[in-house]
Amino acid sequence: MAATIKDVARMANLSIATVSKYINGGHVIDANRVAIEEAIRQLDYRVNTMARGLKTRRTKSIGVLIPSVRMIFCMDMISAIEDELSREDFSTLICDCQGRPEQEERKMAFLLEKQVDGVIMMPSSSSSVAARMALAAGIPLILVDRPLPDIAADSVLVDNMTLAKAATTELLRAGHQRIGVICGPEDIYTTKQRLSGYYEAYEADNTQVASDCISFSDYSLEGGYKSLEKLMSLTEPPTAVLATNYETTIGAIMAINRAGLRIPGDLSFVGFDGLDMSTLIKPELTMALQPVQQIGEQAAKLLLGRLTANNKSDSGKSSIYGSDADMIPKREIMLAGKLTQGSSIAKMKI
Amino acid sequence: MAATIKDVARMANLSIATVSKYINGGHVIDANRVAIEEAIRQLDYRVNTMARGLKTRRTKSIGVLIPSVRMIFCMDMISAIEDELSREDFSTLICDCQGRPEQEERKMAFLLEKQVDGVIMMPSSSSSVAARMALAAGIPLILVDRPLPDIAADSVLVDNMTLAKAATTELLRAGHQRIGVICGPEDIYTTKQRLSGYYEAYEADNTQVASDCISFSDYSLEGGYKSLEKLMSLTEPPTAVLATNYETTIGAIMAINRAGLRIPGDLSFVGFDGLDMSTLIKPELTMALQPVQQIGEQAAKLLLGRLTANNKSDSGKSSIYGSDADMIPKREIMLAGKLTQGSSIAKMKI
DNA sequence: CTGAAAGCGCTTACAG
DNA sequence: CTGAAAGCGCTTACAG
Repeated sequence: MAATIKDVARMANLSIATVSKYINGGHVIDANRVAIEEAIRQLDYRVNTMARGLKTRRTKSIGVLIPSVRMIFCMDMISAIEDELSREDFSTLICDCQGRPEQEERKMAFLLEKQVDGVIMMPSSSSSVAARMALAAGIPLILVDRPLPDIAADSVLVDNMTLAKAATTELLRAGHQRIGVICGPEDIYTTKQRLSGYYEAYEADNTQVASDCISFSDYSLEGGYKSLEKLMSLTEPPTAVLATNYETTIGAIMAINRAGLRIPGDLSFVGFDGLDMSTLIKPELTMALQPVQQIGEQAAKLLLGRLTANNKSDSGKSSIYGSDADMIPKREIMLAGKLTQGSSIAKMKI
Repeated sequence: MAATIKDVARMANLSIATVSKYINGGHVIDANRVAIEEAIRQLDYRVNTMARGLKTRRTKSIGVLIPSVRMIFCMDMISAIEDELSREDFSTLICDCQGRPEQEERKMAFLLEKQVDGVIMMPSSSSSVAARMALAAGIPLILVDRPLPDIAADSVLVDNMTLAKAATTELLRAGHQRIGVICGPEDIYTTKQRLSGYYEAYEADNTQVASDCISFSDYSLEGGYKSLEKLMSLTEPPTAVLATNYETTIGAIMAINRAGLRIPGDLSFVGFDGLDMSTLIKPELTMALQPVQQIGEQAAKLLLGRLTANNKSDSGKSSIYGSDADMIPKREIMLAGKLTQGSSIAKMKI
């Protein structure tokens, strides 16, 4: 049988109120502190999180809802979120939709059932039903990677447009005109943003976009492989290719190698999100990097901030407008990516 | 303010005991059932998991402790575990050691602090300290992928030896004598097992192992790439290569393509755990597949089984030998892998 | 089948 | 700084 605060109080010859105060960071006189600490040690006492939660109305757990666990981007982000949250003693419940967007509502329902204190969500589609569920439950919601129409929630996004534009511009400057781009699914936010960047670069350069060089994929390794093959089988293949996520970058490189093409001799190439590949691929790739770690960190911090705000408002008088937290304007954090300088881009003779 | 069981009882004109009984699957007369259901619907009532947990002494959450979130094997397994557990309304707390085995104890402490009902653990090293912590806390522990010395816990393992032996035998039968093998870290269980299988195949074939063809890696994409390069730069390179996990398989293929080698013309190849690559790589690879999904499923089921056993013993009289669950003999589930038939192995003329 | 009551292990005003 | 007491929202014998 695990020890309770009662046992500790008895052993320390104090009331449970005093022990509780100590546990929660309050001041007790030194002699008592020592006695409590000793009792806790001897009894191997741990706070019962459920009893505490019943009083505080907090589970100290947060839900993370993502499209799939099989995307490096998601996992790296989650790792950062978990790290940040566990520092504040929050646990992380991860739910993935296993690539099936229609699972999203079911998974959100599960998280709400589990009474998480907040949710960090990377939307699986443009449906905002799941997001609304969180909002209706009255808990803070943070959107990452993709915003949602009509959902007023804090969000952490990457400036994909500028990042893709920079990558494309780099290629255009080297004299490439037909630049293949391996995109994600056509209707997804990041795809649109990255493609916009691609277009903008062309426009700024006063060059005509070769629309047959735009290839959509499912953001998978396989998808990248196939897109690359398709691009290179055009009657007039591109002289450069830009992949737009980690998996398609790997897939494209596999296909490039497979086809016996050399980078940058036969084909210039810009990858995406594959920092760990830099030591591996020769020559070193020029790559567009998202600050994945930072995304997770910021999302966790935003959420923690909302929870603190909620706490404060609870102990104060409640406003007729809802909790104070609701009154903090929604924040949209837009993070900048960066382009590494590799040597995978060949200058074209014009 | 969320509705409580009291509100439901009031609205349904019943006692909370009756409502509680209904909620927990007990029988109530039809008219009352209808009234309760209606009240629950109208109030959007949800059971407060903490109040319930305080009584039942169960959090209905389980911890999963893995070495790193950046291994496809881990993620696929977790996805299966989560799926299985959520069916029984258990939530899954995932902790990864971020590749640093020394984090394992800290993460286990976190899970225990959160009072998970059980832990599924894939050991990060041969240290059994973390495992002992779970045992000391009196909760069921399931080991997956790797056993631990002196830890009597249920485990779910794959028969790696037989699987690697089958793969190597296939290569030997095709007439290959110098078979490169890309292993994981030298001191890890799966590495040892897979390497044993490799040796056994040679022994059964009465062939001398070419020990310079054995290359250890860190099981990463980069590691696979480098191992392949190293093997092919031997004065007498292998004529066939066997990779022993997903990441090294991808890395090796990248290096093979990069070197302009053809499979199986220039090099025969057997991959590991990359079912999703089969449609991608041409020719189709011969691959050694672990039943990843099944591993997760079995682990979850074993754990659920232990929890049920614990439940029963709690309501009965407790044995002087501890709970009944302790008396169920430890189970070791050994799953078989399988070898796919691809066309990535060339027959050697002898 | 139903209900009154105790109690799970905490936190939190409120006195002192 | 410390303690007595109420109460968070449930479940669970125990009567009826």
